[in-house]
This record gives sequence, C-alpha cells and structure tokens, in this order.
Amino acid sequence: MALNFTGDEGPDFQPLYAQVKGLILQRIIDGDWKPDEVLPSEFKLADQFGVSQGTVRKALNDLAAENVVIRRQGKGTLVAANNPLRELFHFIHMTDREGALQLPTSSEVLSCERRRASDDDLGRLKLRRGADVIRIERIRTLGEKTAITETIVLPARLFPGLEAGGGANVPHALYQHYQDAYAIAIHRVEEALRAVTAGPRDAELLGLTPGQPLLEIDRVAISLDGKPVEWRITRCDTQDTRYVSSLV
Amino acid sequence: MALNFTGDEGPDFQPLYAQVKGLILQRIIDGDWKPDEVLPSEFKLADQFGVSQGTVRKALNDLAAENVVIRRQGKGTLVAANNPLRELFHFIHMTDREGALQLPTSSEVLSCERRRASDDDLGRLKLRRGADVIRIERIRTLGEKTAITETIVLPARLFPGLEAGGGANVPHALYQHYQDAYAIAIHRVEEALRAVTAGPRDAELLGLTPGQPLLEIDRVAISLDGKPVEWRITRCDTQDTRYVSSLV
DNA sequence: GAGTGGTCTAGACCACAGA
DNA sequence: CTGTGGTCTAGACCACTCT
Repeated sequence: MALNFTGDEGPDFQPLYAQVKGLILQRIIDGDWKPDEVLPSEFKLADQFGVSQGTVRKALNDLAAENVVIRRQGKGTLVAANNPLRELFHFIHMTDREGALQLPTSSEVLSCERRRASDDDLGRLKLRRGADVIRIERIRTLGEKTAITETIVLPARLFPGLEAGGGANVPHALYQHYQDAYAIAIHRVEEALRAVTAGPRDAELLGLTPGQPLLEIDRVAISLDGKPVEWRITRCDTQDTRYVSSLV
Repeated sequence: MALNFTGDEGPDFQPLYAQVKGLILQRIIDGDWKPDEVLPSEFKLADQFGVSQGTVRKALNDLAAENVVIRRQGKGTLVAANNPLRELFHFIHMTDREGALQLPTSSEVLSCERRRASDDDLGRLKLRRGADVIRIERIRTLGEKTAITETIVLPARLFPGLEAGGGANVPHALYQHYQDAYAIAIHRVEEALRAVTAGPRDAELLGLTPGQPLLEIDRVAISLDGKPVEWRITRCDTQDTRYVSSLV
C-alpha cells in the first residue's frame, strides 16, 4: 500500500481519506469501475486500502459531492454516468421565460472535418503545436425553434474516426457519445459568456436579421482526469430563453 | 430540547444532525451569533443540544459547505460575513479577457426613490400588492471603463430610510451595507442571462452606439432565511469582459 | 499551555434494495 | 434474509491559533 501514515509526512502530505479518494478516482479513470457500475462496499474498500470504514466513507462522500459517484442506500456506490438526466442537472442552463429547463431536442450537423489546430484551439485545449482537431458545426433547436449555432472543437487524437462520413456518426447527445464510444467522461465545464451581434451566417441559420443580439457561450469541457477535451462555442438567440446560473 | 429522537418519527422526520443544523441556522438568522463572530465550540454546542460532538460536527460541516459558516482549525467556527473577499468569491462573475476576476471599482447613483411596486417587482420579490419598493439606478465601472448600468429594486419595508437624500447614503458595496446597516445577510443569488441591444439611454450612459449588444443579468438575491430581498438588472458591455460560470 | 477544529478509528443500530 | 449505505456515538491523537 502506497498510503502515507503518520510518521512519513513529506512536504506533500495528504490526509488518509484524501489519498484513498485519489486512489479510487484513479481506478475510475483507469476504467476499473465503469460508469453505472457498483463499487465494492465501504468495508471491502477499507480492507483493500488497509484503513477503517469511516475513512473510506469520507473519501466516497467527497467523491459524491463532486459528482464523481452516486451513493444509494441499500444499493451501493455507483460511478456517475453521463446520461440525459445527469446532463439535464449539471450541464444544461437554458430555460424558457418561466425558468423551466429547456433541453435541446435535436441537432443538425452542418460540417465535420479534421484539420490542423488553430492557435486558439491549441490554447483552449492545451494541445501541442501541430496537433489535429476535429471541428464540428451544427445547429440545435430549443423548444420549437432553431435557436442555437454551435462550433465544437475536439482533439483528434482522443476521438479517432469521429469525423468519418462528415458527421454522419455524430449523435445529438455528445457527452454520452464521448463516454460510450471513447470512454471519456466529461466531469465539469467552464463557461464564459458575452453578448455579441448576429453575423450574416448566424442570422441566416437562425432566421434572424443581422445585428440582433446573441448570447455567446464559450465552454471548455473537462474530463475526470482534469484535462480539457472539448471546446465549444454556442451562440444562442435569447428572445425566448434565458441562461440560468444559481450560485452561492 | 425539541429534537426528534428515534421513536417519535413523524412524516417530516429529519436526522439529528439536520435538526441541529436548522437550530444553529435559526440562531444565526435571529442574530444570536453575528457575522464574523465565533460560535461555541463543538463540545459546548453538543452539550447544549444534548447530542454527541460528532453530530454537531456534521451539522457545522454542512453549514460550512453552504457557506453559512467558516471553520478554522485552532480558531473556531465563524459566521460568514459579506465582506469584499466573500463578495469576490461568491458573487462576482465578471472577468477580463484573460479570465482574471474584475471587481467593479466605483459607482455613481443616478436616481434613488421610493415608489409603489410594479407587477414585476411584486413577482420577483414575492411582495403583497400595494407594497412599496426602493428603486435605485446607477452606473458602475469595470477596470477603467464605465461598462455597467444597474437597476436595483428593494422591498422598502426591509430597508427603511435607504432612499433618504436621493441615494446619498447608498455606498458602492451594497451587500455589505445590507448586512451592516440592516442586518440582512445575502446568502446566495439566482441569475438569468440574456443578450439584449443597448437602448438610447444605455448607449448614452456607457458611451456606446445604440444597437450594440449588452449582456443583461437578471439577479434575485436571497437572504439567509431564503427570502428574496433584492432584484437587480445589470446591463453590461462585454466587449472587454466576460461573465464566467464554472459548473459541475 | 489551553482550546479549537481535523483526522482516524471502532462499534452500534437503522432504512432501504433486492434476491 | 442479506448486504448496502445512513446515522449516531465515543474516544484517541494531531495541527493550528492565541495568550
């Protein structure tokens, strides 16, 4: 066991429960336990790691607070999966005027191709110069209306073959696809918002007149191991919708 | 002690630690312990409530996770105060292009008056028909530039005298003022964003040409006891700034 | 040195899910 | 019925803050 017990505390000392948490997280990242699978019980993990059940419990509760696992009494501790429900709770922020969550209902891929990463791509996705990316353009509907244009940039190395067929393989629910087809779990997203004016292309795609205001959402999606794996720019008509953000 | 122990579990049964948490929260709301004051130690609270120290600990840790209190080893458990630092961490979302937090540096009150609440005011602040509100209009600077117009609506009953002198008493840091002058602690905010076009008045105040896009932030601030106490509409020029939102 | 919260352990009983 | 996580308790030792 590689755990630090009291006595050999180095400069990067971590409490036992944090070490246990890290080990469990690593095994989830490695795919030892896959999404929707049940982890061993607290007592079994405690035996494996040579710590008390209470210490494992704290580690698991921390991971649950970070939405890495889901704990259910009587059932066990599951690895969180990027299913539509999770997406709704964690990654959807658009609502209608009354505040009810609006999940995009469909999408149409306009283009999908592999190309050399631009400087912006390199910066956002922390790639090395010369890396390739897959770039997808699509439009999405919110409610009844085509209200969203999206440009999605992915490291080509992580998503081999995704660009095949010009986007014929690209489903609507991308995060679920990343998980199921590439074993990449989106853990959290960082978003930066601004107001922009619709250019001629946006206006045409969304049926607006150029110059109308759009909400631009610049989102980087971060995987379980903390690396940026998707950069997405969403432009959204907010005449009938809102972006909600409830913060403490 | 009004605590439910095992046996008299009604339909609204709550675990002990949740009951203790509620009692502590209520005493903070009542002002028994004021912002920046130290609560009694875990053992003293455990004695007062007739539970074990571990149960109090869980209650306090929960309150700390909700930013109601701050726990410091060796020092004690403090009631969270709306100081500039807290404001920066919890309520500021504007950054510059590089992502560094931009806190508004100054403000100028344009108008401040008491009036009958509009229908929108009633809905947002959950007031009864006929209630009065205080309505403040001001502009704020971000970095070097006047980039923000704000309309703030407050229930007049909660903030007596705030409108005196047409806003001469209205300082820049409002949440701190609510806390210090009116004992009202802003606990969290709910925000809804959309993109709008600058009207003639916005354009004039911010030095823009009408029609330019602005980010509109519609924010309701919620006090510790869960009631809406401020409604604020912020319009912001996002040419040089971004609104950040980091969500799990 | 005295007092605080932070960590770790051990054991008890309960509520829930599923065979 | 068995096994799971949820709650509650009790006690030990450590790290930090302040006097």
